[in-house]
This record gives sequence, C-alpha cells and structure tokens, in this order.
Amino acid sequence: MGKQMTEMLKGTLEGIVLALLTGNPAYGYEITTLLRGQGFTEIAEGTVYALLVRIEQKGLVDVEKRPSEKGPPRKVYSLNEQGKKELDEFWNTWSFLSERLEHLRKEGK
Amino acid sequence: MGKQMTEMLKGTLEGIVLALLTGNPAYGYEITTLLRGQGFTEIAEGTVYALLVRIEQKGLVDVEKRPSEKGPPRKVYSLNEQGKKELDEFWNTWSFLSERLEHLRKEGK
DNA sequence: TACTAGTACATAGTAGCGCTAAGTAGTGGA
DNA sequence: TCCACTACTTAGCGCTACTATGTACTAGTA
Repeated sequence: MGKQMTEMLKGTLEGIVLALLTGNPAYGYEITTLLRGQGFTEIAEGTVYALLVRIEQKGLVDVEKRPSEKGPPRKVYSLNEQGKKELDEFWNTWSFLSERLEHLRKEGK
Repeated sequence: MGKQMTEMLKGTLEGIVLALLTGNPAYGYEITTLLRGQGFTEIAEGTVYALLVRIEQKGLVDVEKRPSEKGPPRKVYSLNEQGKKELDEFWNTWSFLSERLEHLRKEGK
C-alpha cells in the first residue's frame, strides 16, 4: 500500500467499515473482500480484524457467531445505535475536511 | 481536537500544508494562523512545527531564514519541485479516497 | 525596573491506527 | 498427502498528531 494512502486511511477506514455495515451485517473475511472490491485492493487482512475488535470494544457493533460451510465459524457484525451515531459524526468530520480540501484544491493554493 | 478529526488529519495535514505553500511561501507561525483561519481552530502549534521539520527532511520544501520585526527569526518555507510532485500524488490519493467515500455515502451503505 | 502579552521556533514523550508477519483452524479438491 | 481457500487472531513496528514544556525576542505598561 502506498505510504500516503496508509496514513490517509487512519481515521477513515473505520468510517468506511461502519458505512459498509449500514443495513448490511457482515463478517470479517467478507468485509475484507468487499473493501478489495471497492478498490482498496491492498488492505491487509489483519488490519480489518484489528479494526473489528476495536469497534466491538467501543460498543459500536453487535456480534453474532454463525457456522460456516467452509472454514471456522464467522463473526457477523451489525451496526447498533451507538454505531450509527458514530457514523453520523464520522460523516460530519469527513464533510468538514472534504470541504476544506476541495476549497484548497480550487484555490490552487 | 476531536479524536476522529485527529486520526483523520493523519496523512491529510501534510497535504493541506503543501497546498497552502503552493505559490505562497510561509513560515511556521503564519501557517498555524492560516490553518486556524481555515477552520482548523484546534491545530496544535507543535504539530505544525514537527510537520515542517518532516517535510524539510524529506526535501519537499526550501527554507530561508528571515529576521522578524517582533520576535525570533522566521523560517520561511517554499514548495520546491519535489514538493509539487508530492502534492500531485497527494491529490491523486485524496481523489481516490474521496470518490470511494462519496459513493459509500450515496449508497447509504 | 518588572511583568505581561504576543511573536516565533523546538522537542521529548504519549496515544492511536494501519501494516507486517506469523500463527491457528476448518473444508474440499488434486 | 499437499495445497488452496475460507476465517479469525495477535505481537510488534512505523508513522503522525497531540500534550506539555521550554527558549528567545519585542513592545507595552504598571
């Protein structure tokens, strides 16, 4: 992964995952696949699992264990109320930053 | 500073400063003031100086010392060729991330 | 003179996050 | 038996923003 991208993902990857989970419960391996499909081709698997541990500990998601046809049981994550609030705040923070940057880009300065 | 914003600034703050410097040499204290004027009201002074040290060591800026009417001499930073290249890459990385996120936001997922 | 506020830069230590690397565990096919 | 794929876990590292504190110079003021 490019170094710039790695740094830029800090803080945004969590929001991206929360957004992916909106109305769409998913498990770790699946989320990694989704991300790669969205163009984040070099996302490290370990990164996703560590992030999931974090958002679970922060109480942003509910977790349910389900058997898999092939492989170990899946841990299915779904966004709860607190997670939705966090996602709202994320979009606010993102919007602010995004607007500032678009402004800077247009200024050419 | 909100924790979300702190994390999200990682990787973007450097780009913001490089963008501010485009065609517009400036010194640390001035950059801090500029950032605060742009809405980044809680940017820590130390953060900016540390960042400037970093981009100087990476060779992205040229530095010139100029006396100040009030206070210690200023270190004026101006973007050089390598800095412009880095800024271009920054905008590419930013564009990719920004598009992915806007897409996610519209999907409502 | 002594004190304060503003200007201007520097830096040691801390927290948080994504990455690397390595591991465990289960299924099915060559 | 070996490999590939699925699925999750975790210790250690590098990078960046923050906290806190310090230095240094000027000007105003009590």
